[in-house]
Amino acid sequence: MTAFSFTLNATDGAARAGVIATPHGEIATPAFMPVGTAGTVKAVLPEHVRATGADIVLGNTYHLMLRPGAERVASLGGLHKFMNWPHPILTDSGGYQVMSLSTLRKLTEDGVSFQSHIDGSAHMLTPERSVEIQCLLGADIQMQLDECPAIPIAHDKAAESMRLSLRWAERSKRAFGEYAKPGQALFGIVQGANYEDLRRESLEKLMAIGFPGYSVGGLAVGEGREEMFRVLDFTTPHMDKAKPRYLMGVGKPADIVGAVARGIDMFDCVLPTRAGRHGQAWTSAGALNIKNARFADDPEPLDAALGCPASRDYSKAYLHHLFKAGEYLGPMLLSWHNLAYYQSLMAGMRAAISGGTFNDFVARFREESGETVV
RNA sequence: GGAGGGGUGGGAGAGUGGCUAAAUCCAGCAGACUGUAAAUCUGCCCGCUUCGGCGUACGGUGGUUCGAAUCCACCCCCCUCCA
Repeated sequence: MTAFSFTLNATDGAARAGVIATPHGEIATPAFMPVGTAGTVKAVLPEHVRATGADIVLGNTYHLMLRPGAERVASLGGLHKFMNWPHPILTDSGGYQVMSLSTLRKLTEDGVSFQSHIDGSAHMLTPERSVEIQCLLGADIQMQLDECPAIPIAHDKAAESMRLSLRWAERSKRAFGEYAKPGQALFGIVQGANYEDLRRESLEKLMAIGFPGYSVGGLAVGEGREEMFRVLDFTTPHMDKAKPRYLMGVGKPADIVGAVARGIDMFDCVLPTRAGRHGQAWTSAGALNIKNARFADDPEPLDAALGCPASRDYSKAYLHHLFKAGEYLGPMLLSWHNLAYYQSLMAGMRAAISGGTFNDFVARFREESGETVV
């Protein structure tokens, strides 16, 4: 069984390139991890996800515990086998659902009680139960249960929330020691909203507890790109250089490029798949909405240079038609394409960091995409 | 020829005196989506507009009324049944 490890191979400014080893394989960083909440990267076959260059996908504790149930997945051989993804899997703890399902949950020191959004049944998620579920699923990388408050939030509320997440971090680590199999890893999550003192306190105490990787949570929750980068600017320089740094839930291509420039190694985001299902595609020439009337007669593919079948073998006119006709294939192809674009972006950054040309990469990205990278 | 029913905004289809530039759905045109309650949601959708309004509008014409898509008369067109 391969032990969890992180090897830093190259740096260029604050940007880093490396490799994470897990029991189910290696992850080249900076990495983008497609989100497969309910045991599927929505509308994309696992082999296609893999072919885009993804080394790892996400699963979700809250969603999988409700349906089909963690014990059931375990008895069927674990999540890797269940979803036909033999490569690394990272699971979120359910912490995000503390925010996104805030109308359906109650927060206490012990944990979070949810009313299921599916059938209304009552469920309790404690730091211990969340880790137990993630171990039952067999996740290679697991997340502590945390509270992910939206920004803006008052300083005292943010401090209180962050300290609750810290106490949960300790309990999560203790439970992980009880349930985990060799090679699995549990990450701590830095909170503190957009307050420098709180982010520093959160980080120092997490590092004192000691984790094999650290996440930056509670960003991309309403604060805007500039503010998010400002928080990273006073957070990442103090993070353990020997450990992977994971910016949770981010983001748009320009967010990711800017965060890599600030020393982040791992990302996940629903955008390439969700927006893909809704008609938005990212290409090297920027973002577009395939539903727009201007594509009705466009014979060009989305981005032939990517080499992904979805990006190369179908005209924008055809994709436009599929969306206007409400055909399933439209969302499938656009999700697939977006994942390919994201992975191409990550591969480009890894190569640039290794070659010492990351600044040139950023300049080219800015010019081609028309995006602002602060 | 006789009897009955009906003509509303791109389509379907509510509305039967003022609360109606006219419900709702579809189509159309845009936008949003960031550790997924999302194949979802939002806005626009007669013309002009300084976004407060102004103009025109419910088959046609005329009328009743303070006021008509709504009531009356005639005309045009469509559907069903009977001869």
